[in-house]
This record gives sequence, structure tokens and C-alpha cells, in this order.
Amino acid sequence: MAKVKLPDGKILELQDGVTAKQVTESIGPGLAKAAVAAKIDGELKDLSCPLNGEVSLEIITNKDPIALEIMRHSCAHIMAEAICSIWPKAELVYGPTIDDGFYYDIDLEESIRPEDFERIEKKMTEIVAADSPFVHRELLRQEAMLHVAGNRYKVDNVERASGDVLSFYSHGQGFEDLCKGPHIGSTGKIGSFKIMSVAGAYWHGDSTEKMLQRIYGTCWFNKKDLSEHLDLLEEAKKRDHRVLGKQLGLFSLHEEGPGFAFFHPNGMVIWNKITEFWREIHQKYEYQEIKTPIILDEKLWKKSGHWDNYKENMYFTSVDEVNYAIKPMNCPGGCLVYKNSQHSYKEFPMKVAELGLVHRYEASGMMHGLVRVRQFTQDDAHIFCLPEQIENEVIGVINLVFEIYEAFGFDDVRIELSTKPAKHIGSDEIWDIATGALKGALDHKKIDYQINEGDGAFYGPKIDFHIKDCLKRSWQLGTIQLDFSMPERFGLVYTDRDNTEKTPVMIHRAILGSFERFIGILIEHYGGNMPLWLAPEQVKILTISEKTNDYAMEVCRKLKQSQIRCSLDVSDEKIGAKIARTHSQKPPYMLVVGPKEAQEGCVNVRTRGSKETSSASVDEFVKIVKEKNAEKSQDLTF
RNA sequence: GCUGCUGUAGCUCAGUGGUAGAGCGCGUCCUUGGUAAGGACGAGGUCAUGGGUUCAAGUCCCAUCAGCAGCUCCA
Repeated sequence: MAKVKLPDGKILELQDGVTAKQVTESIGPGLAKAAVAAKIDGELKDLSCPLNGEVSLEIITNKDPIALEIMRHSCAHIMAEAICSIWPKAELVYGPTIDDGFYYDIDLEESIRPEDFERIEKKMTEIVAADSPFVHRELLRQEAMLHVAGNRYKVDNVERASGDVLSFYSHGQGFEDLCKGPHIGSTGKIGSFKIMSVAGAYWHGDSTEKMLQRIYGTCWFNKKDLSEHLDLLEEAKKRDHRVLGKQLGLFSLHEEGPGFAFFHPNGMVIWNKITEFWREIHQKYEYQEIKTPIILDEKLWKKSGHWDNYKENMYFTSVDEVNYAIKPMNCPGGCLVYKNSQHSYKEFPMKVAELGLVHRYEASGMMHGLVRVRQFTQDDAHIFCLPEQIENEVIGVINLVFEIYEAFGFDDVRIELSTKPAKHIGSDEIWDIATGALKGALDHKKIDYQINEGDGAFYGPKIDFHIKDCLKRSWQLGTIQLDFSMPERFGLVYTDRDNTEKTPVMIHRAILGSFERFIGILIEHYGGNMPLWLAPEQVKILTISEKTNDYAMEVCRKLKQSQIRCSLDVSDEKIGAKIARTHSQKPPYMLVVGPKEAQEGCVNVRTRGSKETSSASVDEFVKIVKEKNAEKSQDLTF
């Protein structure tokens, strides 16, 4: 007799060997239909799993997020079968689920192309229509090894699997794969799926290993969920900063300078507004600002250690038989400025900021719009201080980070603390002090953070700040890094209270990271709808007809006098067309002016994101826009 | 860097080895129109670059460059 305990506490007394599926059928046809898998004594199992003795049983239905994952994994098997039936020579490697879908790595001489997707999907549909059950069987390790002999990938998978008993799943005729399961009952239970893409992927993620073909697919419970997912991807594509950058005239990229972005007038407005804000807030936090050269003698980079550790990523040039490097980082230049004069402990903490233009050679496949480039401007700063000042300084930087992120509406910030790696310089004592100071600062701010043990730089521990964009991608923006190497290498000193020379602590920090990348992220974050204070064009004035051109020009002049960025559309179009065209440029406000407005000295306001219009006097409009601009308001409501 | 795909008008993209195309945008003109695209005409091309095959190449082949997707990398 099996005693099956259900989540609600009810105990069913059933015959030994009854399957989870049979239990669902005894409970009700609705549950039987929705059931995807079972949790038996807390372990995920197939519905076909027999129950014996005293067990707890929880039925996983498609309301459970794990159910989607199970179905996607089954879908990966179905795709694998389809591929193997089309290309019998295909060798299966590994097919896990991922966010929003799954992939399968296969080894196959012939390339699978996007044109083949339809063929694969058709075959998959046939497999689903056949509704064959997923059959599970277990083999002892040695048996399994014999079973997969000849397929080096499966042999490898068996070797990597844990446990003495390995499980295999088969469905239909002759398709079988090593897999720990569980799976849905039968192929007919698969929802709506689509093959998404194919790309190369190294075996074991190792670039010295063979490159396999990775086919990506997605699978959802029903057609509606699938099409919603595809719509979402379509939406995301529209938010792509490369697409919007073109559409809004913000920046361009050219073959003549791969990875070097060209900023256009509209993009420069955003750039300059961020810079203005950045300077203002750094002044408030008592930073000084410097600017150091882009090209510096190679000798400097040998001294700094970049020659040994970073040479592959640097650009070089030579003039008058002297070899120069294009700077990949700002710190060595900053050190020269520091060394240019004597320093006393009384000057500390000394906070020196630099918007430094750096060049880093990235592999060609790495470039991505503004987000991964070969030339970028870092919002860098170096803080020189005493060891006992570290904690306070880090607290100061954290405050600054949050104040800056808040202005852009980034509230989902994740923090990571990376500690001493195996290969490091500096005494354990100084590492302990520094790491303790970083922890102390985070604890003081009562901030949750994740510790990455041993992930710090060789020269010091660090704190990284990550934010999430609209595509839920996580971006590292800010970083605070302690450096025990550079001050010594450059022989930086200060005179301490006891009149001896000591080496200062150097804190590197960046908050936005790279201006280029930050602007790219901002564009996606806002979907191109830049907040008023950053909008390249804040107001577009549209005339009803030529008759009111004079009045419109007068309004435009008034707005410009109040430092409002605006322009005029006096083209021969009807007002509807003007609105539609302006709409794609996404200005926060459109002002429609016709004879009525001209007579009353007012404007008709259309706010971005709303189809409602309202009327206001010119002065009133100017006043409100100036206010919202000054407080960096994200709310345009008029 | 690796695998695959792509490169045609300012933009988005069609194009079957035989005369270079569309929509949007741009210019001129008509139209003076009240809230998401009025009409006519016109200009605009070394089909990424360099080789090759062919009577003939945007189209087929090779190389290079750049972009896209992913992998790897990332102080």
C-alpha cells in the first residue's frame, strides 16, 4: 500500500506502484491535463514515476515556473530528434534550458542555416503530433559508458555526470539522450515553439576546443505566450540604442574607425548635459579636476605595469624615434600630476577627477554600438588618502554613486565586493585593512552586497556597481578599486605628521564607467524618450499654416531666451503630418500654434506619451518647463 | 579572435547571369489645411573593396574590410 501525502496534508492510500499521473487522474481531469511533472519527496520526477510506500507528492502544473523549464527541456530533446533525423551525422553535445528558451549544441560538418529552421520546425511538429511518451531508463555507470561508447561528447557527459546510476530518455522511434530529467509525459504536451537562431559555441566554452553549432529555440505553454514573447523581442529591438541612435540623429559609427563613435549635435546635447551635471555634483563632493594627455611615452607604461599586463589591448605610435602608447587608463597620467609637487597628509583626502579619453583594443567580435567600443571617455577619479581614511572615502563615493544613478532613474543597483585573488601583491595586513574598509563602508550604508571571493584585481580589492536596463541586462557601471601597486611603482609619497615620507593609498573610482556606454544604456533605458533635462530638443513648435509663422517664431525666440532647446516646423504640411513626423523624434513637448493661439498669446501643448492636449500662455509654459528641467523631473505631465 | 549570416539611394529593404527598383526622406511646385502622414514633378547609385569565372556579374567563386547573432575574453 502506498501512502501518498499531498501538499494540502491529505493522505491517499493507493496501490504500490501507482504512478503520479494516475494520482492526478484520480484527483480530477483538470489537474491531469495541467500536470507537467511531479515532485516526489521534494525531488522533481516524471509523472510516470511509480510511487511506493510513504511518499509526499506535489504535482507541478503549468502554473509553476519550473514547469515551463521542464517543457522547454523536453522541447530541446524534440528539436534534437528533428535535427538528427534531418542530419543523421549530427552528434548531440548538450542541450540545457536558458532564460526564455533552450539551446542544443551539436557537432555537424554541414552548417545549419536560418533557412533550415522551417524544416526543423516542421519535423518537430510531426514529432509532437505523434504524441510519443518520454521513456525513462536507468543504467549503471559502466553500462552507460558502454552504451554511449563511440560518441565522444556523450562519453564526456557521462564522465562529468555525478552518481552511479545515469538516466536516459527516449521518445518516438530510436531517439535517446543522456539526461537527468524530468520530462513532460509525451511529445504531444509541448506548447508553442520556435527556432530562434544558430551560432557557434566552443565545446566546454573553451576557445581552444572545437566550435560546435548552437541552435537556440523558445517554447511556451501556448500560442499567445509565444507571440507575446516575440512581440516583446520586437519591442526590445525598437529600444536598441543603435537603432534609436540613428533615428534620433545621436551618433554614428563608420568603417573608417571601427569602435570609435561619432557624436552628432543631438547626441552632444545629451553628452554635455551629463557632463554639466557630473561637474556640478563632483564640485559638491569636493573633487578637483585634471586633464592628462592621450599619448604618453611607452616608458611610462612599462613603469605602471600596463606593458606587462595589458599590452595586447593597447594602441601604439611613434614620433621622432620615440615610442608612445595611447592611454588605455588614466591613472599613470594622474600619478605624474601627483608627483609634480610635494604633498602633506594635511591635503588628504585628495580627490582628483578626470574625464579621460582612453583607447583599448577590443577583439573585432566584441564591438557593440556605444556599449562596447575601442575609444571611450571614463569618468575617472583617483582619491589619495591615508589607510584610516579609506572607509570614509568609500562611503563618500557610494553616496555619490547613488546620487548620480538616482538622477537617471536607475534604482535597481546590485553591488559586488571582490576580495583577494590567489595572485596578488601587497601584504595580507594591507589587504585585510582595505577589504575591511570596503565591507565597513557597505555595512555602514546598510547596503546588501554579494561577495566574489578571490575575484579582486591583483593590486587591490574592489566594489562594483551593476544596474539593469530595459532588456533586463545587467551592466557594470561604477567601480571602486583600491590600489597598492601604482603608488609604489611611481614612488608617490606624502609627508606624514611624524615628518616621514609614506606611500599614500590610492582609490580608483568610476561612476558612469564610460560616457559612450552610459549614453547607450540610457537610450535603451528610456527607449529614446529622453527626460526633459537630457532631451536634445525639448520643444517642437508646429504651425497650423503659414499665416501664423510670425507668431510661432516669436514663441520660439521666447523659449530660446529661457534656454529651452526648441525649433520650428514651418513646412507646407498639414498639422496631422507635422505631428506624426515630430512624434518619431520624441521631443518631450510639441506646441501647436494657429490663429487662435496667436490671438490669445498662448500655445497648445502636446506632451510626449499622451494624446491629450492642453492650452497655456507662453509664459506659463516657459515657467513649468524651466522648473521641470531644473529638478530633472522624469514626469512631463503638464 | 572563432562559427554562421549580412553589406544595393540619406534610412528601411526588394532584385531570376542580360537596361538599377520600391516606400520613407530630400528638392521644387500646387495646396493654407486645427491635432499621428494631402497632391504633382524631380534629383539622388563605382550595387562595401580587390581579384577571378563568363560573350555578359548587384547576382557565381576567392580574398579583404565592416556590421549582425552567439561563443570566448574583459584591471
